[in-house]
Amino acid sequence: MALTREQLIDAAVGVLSEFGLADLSMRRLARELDVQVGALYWHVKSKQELLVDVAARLLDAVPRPESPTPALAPMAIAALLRQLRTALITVPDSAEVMQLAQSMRPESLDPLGWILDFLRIAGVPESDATYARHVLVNHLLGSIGAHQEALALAAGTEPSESSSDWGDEAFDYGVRVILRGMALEPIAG
Amino acid sequence: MALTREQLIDAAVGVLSEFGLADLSMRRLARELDVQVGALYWHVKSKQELLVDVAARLLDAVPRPESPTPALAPMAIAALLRQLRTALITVPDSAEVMQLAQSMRPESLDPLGWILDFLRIAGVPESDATYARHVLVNHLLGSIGAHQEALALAAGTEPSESSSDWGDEAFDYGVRVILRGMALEPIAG
DNA sequence: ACCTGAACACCGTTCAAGT
DNA sequence: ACCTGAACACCGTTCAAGT
Repeated sequence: MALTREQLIDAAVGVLSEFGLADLSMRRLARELDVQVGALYWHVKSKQELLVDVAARLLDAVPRPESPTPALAPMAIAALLRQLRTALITVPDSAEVMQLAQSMRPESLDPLGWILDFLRIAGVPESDATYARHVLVNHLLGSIGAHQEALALAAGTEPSESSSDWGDEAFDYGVRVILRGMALEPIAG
Repeated sequence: MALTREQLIDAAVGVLSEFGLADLSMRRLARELDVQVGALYWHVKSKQELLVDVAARLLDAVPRPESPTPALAPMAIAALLRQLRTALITVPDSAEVMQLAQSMRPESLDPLGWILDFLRIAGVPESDATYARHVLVNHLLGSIGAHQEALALAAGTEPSESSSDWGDEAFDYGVRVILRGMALEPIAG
């Protein structure tokens, strides 16, 4: 039975999740799927295009939240960011993949657009909203990247378990700071 | 006359600045320096190690500022971030290289440590200071990365000149938001 | 429509051997 | 001390030709 694009994306997500971006090569995917390398290029135009689809797939785990009221919007933003972090934090190099996708085809990453929607609902002036979204997304991807690179280095050393909560705390601190700086105070801590 | 490590770093900075990370290969550097590839590995342990030195070299353009008074510290932080941005924004893929260096050998990036110093001077509680530094550095590198990827894509399209000021404005907005969120108000806008 | 086989033009790293 | 020559084990992409 013929290979499908979906199977190719699945395989790519699998290799990324288990082994990271360095091991995610077209040749390896071909081996995994029992086809020749060239076959993959009938289903995707390039490796980059495949990675954009991988990024979108990673965010499928995040369901669209109900539209919040203005008063609840700051909390909804914080909650959405937490969910995005949870979806990405366990996948090695996910921050890098997301960055690529965001620059190549941002419209394929719906959940990042919801942040913009919620900022508007919260009352952030239209002129600031896109900037504000960038600050939040930079923080999201930056923290994930730093956390994962720390893990990667720690893998060489002894596995000092404490590395997981450090990232959580740092991430939440940043979200609180940024929202406060926009004069958006989440109601619940 | 023998090749030196400094010459190797210089050549790497040159290729990065002119052609970007994708063209920065050990083999290309060897060609540029008129030696065989293997020769490079007498001067550096790996390409990664070389990139860490490249990152440090990029920050050499940023001089250590005078230690500010507490009242002036927020402004000093904002000024330092602007200088860092200026040093990196013209070098393609500099954000990626900095991220690597930061995870592999953060102590080689002195200017990023100064941010922490100034945050303490400004009165940020010791428990928050490292988190705060991360938020600012994530914003710095995130904005640079986004700006450069936008440029790289625009290179394929028509060169719509307006892309340069967009990044500036977005960056400054983010810095203001973050400092405000930490209750640090810069005195001058 | 979907895939194979084979090629093209590359990579980073290692290492015996040379000077 | 510093470098060459050559190899090892890879890459992404293209494309005529097959079914």
